[in-house]
Amino acid sequence: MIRVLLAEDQSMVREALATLLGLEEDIDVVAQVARGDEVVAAAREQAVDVALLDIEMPGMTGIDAAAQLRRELPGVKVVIVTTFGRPGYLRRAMEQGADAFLVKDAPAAQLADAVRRVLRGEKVIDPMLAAAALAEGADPLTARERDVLRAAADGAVNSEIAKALHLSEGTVRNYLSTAIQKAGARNRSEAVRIAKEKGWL
Amino acid sequence: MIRVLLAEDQSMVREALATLLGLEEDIDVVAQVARGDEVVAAAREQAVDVALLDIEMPGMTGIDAAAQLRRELPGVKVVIVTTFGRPGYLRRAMEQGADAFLVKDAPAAQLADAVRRVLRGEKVIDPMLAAAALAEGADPLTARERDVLRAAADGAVNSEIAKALHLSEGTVRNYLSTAIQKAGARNRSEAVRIAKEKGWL
DNA sequence: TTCTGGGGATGACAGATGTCATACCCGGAC
DNA sequence: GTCCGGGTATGACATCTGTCATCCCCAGAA
Repeated sequence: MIRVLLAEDQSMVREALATLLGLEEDIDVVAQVARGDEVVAAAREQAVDVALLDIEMPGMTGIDAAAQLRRELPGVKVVIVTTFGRPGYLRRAMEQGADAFLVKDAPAAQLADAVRRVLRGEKVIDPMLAAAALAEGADPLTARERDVLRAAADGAVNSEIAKALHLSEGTVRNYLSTAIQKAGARNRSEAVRIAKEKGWL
Repeated sequence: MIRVLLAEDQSMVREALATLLGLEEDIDVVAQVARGDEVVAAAREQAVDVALLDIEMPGMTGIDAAAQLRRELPGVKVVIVTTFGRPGYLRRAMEQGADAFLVKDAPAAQLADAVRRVLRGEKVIDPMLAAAALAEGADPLTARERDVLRAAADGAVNSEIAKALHLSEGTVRNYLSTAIQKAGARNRSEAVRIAKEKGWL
């Protein structure tokens, strides 16, 4: 039996997916968690073979959880299952050592299929998404530009961003300006929207 | 057997929920659609008893689909199942004649339970959410303020909003200013974030 | 060693944004 | 018949934002 961990914050979705996987002859869902920061402990305790991780979760993102798993339990295969097929997410997930990347738009049958394939050592990626990620090129933002843009996304005003990041207000303006240009936007709001769409934040 | 329609755009989630419901002795999922604008036709064709509708769907929102169902097939019970427990969503859903409102955070068992209860004529609403909706009061935005804020959410600049809505630029500034104040925000970005959180957009 | 790129900062400037007062038109409530 | 709120508009004003030039420091690459 393949021992699977399922990390997803929406109970209804998590339990439904667990039921679906549980119907497979060779799969056993031995752990369910609702937070990213509970993944590693549960995976260790239950000696899981494969971890299915959502990206957007409280506590820690699925991508960070994947990185942590890679470090602490390198034998565990990682399948990212996410709502948003953003190229930036895919790129970061694969860099952190994920073995598969599925979007929830895909047919449910792909889930069990991906579990079996990663155990055989395969990488499973939607070809369309892989192409999009390659076509788009890497995230052009520097770490600080990303920090500033993320802070601006909440609607903070320049002086607040400056205080939060221990920068001068002028420096905040400079970073925002370059971020806006790199995103091809006309102001901060649009830059935030574009960056979110591409998975840069 | 209770005949159920399931409308949800993410295949994986939709099929998983359908499987879950299908395991119930008295429930039969006779129709699945991925778009809001296919709900009424499918409901009519399959003579469904209960429609489970996600809110965010391509084609038409689940709330609009609920209103359409109410008009054209008044016998069909409506259960809204959504990711976001935003008070504004709940309020609008109930105004459009929904019989139940569930968030995907809730345990999966509540889904089948809600289906049976709405058929007995009950309304099913999470008590916490109902309290939040009542405590918060109604959406304070006027129709035009909402239009302008929605346009601003995409990152459009004042002159573009003005052109898109056939207004003068000064008027756009006026509406945005009142919307910002009503939201208790300090600028348009924050106003957009708050309005989205509360389900005003 | 020199060059380059990132992090950080300042000052200046133009243009965008947010606020306020004021005004007109309309339809519905009283 | 008057009052009120929503929709629309203008002008004036203070700030905030976005851009640019220019500077310093530091680490790694060539």
